[in-house]
Amino acid sequence: MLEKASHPETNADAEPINALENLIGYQLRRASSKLMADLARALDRHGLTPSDASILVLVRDNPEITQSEIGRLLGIKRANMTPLSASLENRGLILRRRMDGRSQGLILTEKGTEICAAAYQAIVNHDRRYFGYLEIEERARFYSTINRLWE
Amino acid sequence: MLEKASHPETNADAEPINALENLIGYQLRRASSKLMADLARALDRHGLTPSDASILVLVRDNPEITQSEIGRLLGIKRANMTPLSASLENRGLILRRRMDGRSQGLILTEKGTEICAAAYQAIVNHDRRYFGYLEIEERARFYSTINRLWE
DNA sequence: TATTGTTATACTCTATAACTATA
DNA sequence: TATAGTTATAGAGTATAACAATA
Repeated sequence: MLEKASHPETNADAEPINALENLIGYQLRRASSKLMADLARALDRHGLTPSDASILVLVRDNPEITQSEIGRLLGIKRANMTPLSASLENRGLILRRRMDGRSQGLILTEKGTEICAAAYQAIVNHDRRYFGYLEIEERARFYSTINRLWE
Repeated sequence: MLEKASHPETNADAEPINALENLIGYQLRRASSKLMADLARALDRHGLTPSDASILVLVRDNPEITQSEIGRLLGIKRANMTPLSASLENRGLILRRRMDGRSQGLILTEKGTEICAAAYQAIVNHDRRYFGYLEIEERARFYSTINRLWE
């Protein structure tokens, strides 16, 4: 009988069986949460959460974009966008510019532009660190398999 | 000028630019959250969360496994396992069996065995629905690319 | 009527610290 | 000393409902 020293007094297997490990969806989820934790750590060095950074990049590329539009693109509810943009504004990273009576367009401040550049670089580095080793062809295949999940 | 009708009065692009979409990590995260939401919906029909179902499957295949061990396998902290197993016990799906003074092994009740079977089937169906169309070779390649993220 | 932004609120997940009892 | 289980607690993230102002 092969048994690990950890629980020799029980009849538990040396290595527990995890039937879910054979499922792609399960592996995908675990991979995603590992990646997210690592990205969060990298962005934390710039004082940002992944949400913060995603918002900054969207504002950078789409000046005067509204909160609602950002929420729609990132899957964040309007109600939850309010404290996020307030926090970015309080830290001097974005400005709110009145567009019409009900909308306000967001733009990056100078400081926001700097931090966004650093954060974007961190995100790209992170992606390269995990997927940069892939051959172009394999990378394209992987990307397309993921994208087909929306069809 | 091609512009969508949504914001014709601003200089916003018809389709906002999202630089993150080019990154594999970003796509992976979005895919994972879509999959999780869908799986949660499927399991909710059996009165289970994804965590509930994962625990049941682990208990099914590893009778008398401890809470701590389950937590280690699923990435759930010991402190957060307590209410999860209590809830499963209160619903009559698992039993706690004293192993030694400090450990208690978990086993499925008859009801737990039934619900676990249904839940496992739902999980497998879910995986098949999203990834079943993949050729065996493509499936293996995708699986291996995900798994290499831990090296 | 529909949309933007806001407030209040609640629920889930996750994280840490501290405690007990046992090994 | 290390481990199993527990409690309390705090912080994200996410969800809904309701409201005012505006389109």
